[in-house]
Amino acid sequence: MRKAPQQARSREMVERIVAAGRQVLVEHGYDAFSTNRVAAAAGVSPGSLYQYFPDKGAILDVVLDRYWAEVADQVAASLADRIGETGPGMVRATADALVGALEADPVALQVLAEELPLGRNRDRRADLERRVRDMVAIYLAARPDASQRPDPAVAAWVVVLALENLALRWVLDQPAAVTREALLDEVVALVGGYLTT
Amino acid sequence: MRKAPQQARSREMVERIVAAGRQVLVEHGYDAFSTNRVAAAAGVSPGSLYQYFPDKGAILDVVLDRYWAEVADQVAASLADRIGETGPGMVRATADALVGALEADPVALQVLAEELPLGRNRDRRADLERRVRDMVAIYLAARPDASQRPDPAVAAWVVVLALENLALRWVLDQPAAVTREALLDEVVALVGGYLTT
DNA sequence: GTTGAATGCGAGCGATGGCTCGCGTCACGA
DNA sequence: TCGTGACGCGAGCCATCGCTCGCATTCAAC
Repeated sequence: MRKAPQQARSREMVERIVAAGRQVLVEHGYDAFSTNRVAAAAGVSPGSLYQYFPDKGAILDVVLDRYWAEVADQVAASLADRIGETGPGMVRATADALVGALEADPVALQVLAEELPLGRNRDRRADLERRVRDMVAIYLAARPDASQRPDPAVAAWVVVLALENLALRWVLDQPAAVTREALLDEVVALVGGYLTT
Repeated sequence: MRKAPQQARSREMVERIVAAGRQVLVEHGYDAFSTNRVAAAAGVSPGSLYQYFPDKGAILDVVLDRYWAEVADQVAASLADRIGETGPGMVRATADALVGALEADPVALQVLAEELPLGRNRDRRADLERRVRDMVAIYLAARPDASQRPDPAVAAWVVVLALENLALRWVLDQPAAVTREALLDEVVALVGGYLTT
């Protein structure tokens, strides 16, 4: 951010710009995401926009940060709520939370995940993964099962990636052959089968 | 393609353009992928380029088609080679083939998969998935295990997506905690555990 | 050799869009 | 009330880039 907004009206403007950025993205796609368009949608002049954002990418960054933070928060909250719970229940709840978070605004997901270069989401998805993985690793390391096969760190990596991508692709592709409940069942079976092998 | 090249020299030119397209992409990234740059890299004038390609996207399409077809062919070949084989061996071989194909040109993968909008790869990855999924579904439907739990169609979807994304992310991220062998082991455990639950 | 089609060239058009700059307006402390 | 700095404006600069068009060159059939 080029300059910190000090007065209330400028803080509001920054908010309006970020909101407009997301709106343009969702309603008109990434191609329409030009600084002039975002400024217009925010009811602000291009010049004003550049008083607080160094460049176009900075606006996109804020939009993406907020989106993925929202998703990660929902999943982390669901996970934190069930610290003591049994394995399958936790897996199902986590998958449910993730799918729910992604379903909240499918159009936003479609634009952010499919029209944007994947690299733009990389760090933010990595954060989401790390947050979940850390909690999973703790759970795995603490399980009574002394065999510790597979290695907790590796297992957490596998489980989180599989879960994330299954949820993501299910929401994006809505495959007719797989209902929401079936997805959750299969994720539980997949993770459960893996960890008890 | 706007016009079919008839003489040998024009066919060579089309080849040079496609090769230059991939080269520019790999060496300078998607941002540098302009028609003028590709034409220059191919030693061809922009005007010539447009005699055979309707627009910039068409060049990219050919590059992507070839890349993913190559990957899909390698995986499909590996799968076809082991029609009769036992489950775990087939899973391991398939994962190995996919990882190998993706590892062949990691920089290309990085650019094509991370700098390009995901949507550009969508159909081609869907093809790869479908080809593998169909073979997996056949195998699953034929297994003696009468329970048929999980549903073969759903199971194939789950297995193929999990496998694909694990392989993709492993090649792209090269996580220090997971060696290549560990990846293959875990994939086998994941799929095996899932199908015998 | 001649001729017509296929090929190839490259300067540059037209549009887009990120970003700036000079000027007017508003908020707020004194 | 007044002055100063924060704020906001928007016309437009400027670089980029996709793409075209008129012309030169090469090929192949006769």
